[in-house]
Amino acid sequence: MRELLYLKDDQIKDFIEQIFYAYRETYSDPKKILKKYSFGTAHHRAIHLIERHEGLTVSDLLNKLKITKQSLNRVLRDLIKNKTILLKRGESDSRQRLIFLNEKGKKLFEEIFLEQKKRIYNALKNSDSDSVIKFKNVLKKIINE
Amino acid sequence: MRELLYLKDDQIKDFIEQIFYAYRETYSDPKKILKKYSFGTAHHRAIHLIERHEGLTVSDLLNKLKITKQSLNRVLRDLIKNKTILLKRGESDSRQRLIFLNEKGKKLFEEIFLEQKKRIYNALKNSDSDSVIKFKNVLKKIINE
DNA sequence: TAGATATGTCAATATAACTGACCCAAAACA
DNA sequence: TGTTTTGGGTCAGTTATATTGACATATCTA
Repeated sequence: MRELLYLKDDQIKDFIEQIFYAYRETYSDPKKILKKYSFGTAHHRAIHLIERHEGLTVSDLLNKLKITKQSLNRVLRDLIKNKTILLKRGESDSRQRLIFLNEKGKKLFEEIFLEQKKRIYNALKNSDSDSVIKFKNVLKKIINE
Repeated sequence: MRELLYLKDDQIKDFIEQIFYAYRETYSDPKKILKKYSFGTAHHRAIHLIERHEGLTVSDLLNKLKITKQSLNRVLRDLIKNKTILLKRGESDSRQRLIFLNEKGKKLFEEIFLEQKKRIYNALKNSDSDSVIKFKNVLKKIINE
């Protein structure tokens, strides 16, 4: 069987390059806003995941970020000091800390998201729904290898 | 007009999360290989772009990476010292330095790419060609905002 | 020839990650 | 019940990658 065109190395190399650009641009957009709060992209990623998965545990967050707990701890300390997030003891397991955005954190998230949203929104707006579905499916396959 | 489902905020937030995972995983895969050569992801990105755009100038590379020339210089110095790349003076403009992979660099690139390719290859293999085309188009729109 | 451009470099600093060694409290297990 | 494991926190030191700002040099262009 002939090698399929879309499995050619050049196509794959292009995707590797494009995924880099897509990530970089998507996470660059809100940097000015973050700087106002003396936060960086590390804080942004944590805030984003907490908003998407309210009440997740520290170890849930570690598994999503795939960084060490020492690294995460710096970020969480900053976010707690700034009153962006709060931790609650787990009910069934009181060793756990469940992480939530508080009011200030929700507002900050909205401010960041408004800025970051534009790029994705415009890209999807100019695509049909079938493209968006297929984009999502391929992206998912890349993540789950 | 009703807001289209695929333009809903939750969908956009999901994409922002997934783009992060896709980037991180794609660039994590070859880290063990890079470490053998005492290189990191910064070197990897440079090598990748040089392979894709042989003979590009330092300023071309800066524009693609969007880092400062001081940052890039550390990386290029390492790559030159290691004999992974070589610089040639520009013919029409001898101020320019055109960047090429030499034999060692090409072999290193292949070793890195072989590792990194798997993830993308498997994702595309399990997708039909229409999905791949549409994935590419949406990705391009995200990059070009 | 004067100014702009392409590149290189020194020095200091910031950000985000790492390794390794511990600690405590609570849960799970034997 | 006592022991081990788990979830979380912390100290200290280091590494990787980026930044800002100031200059230096050679070459191109008007």
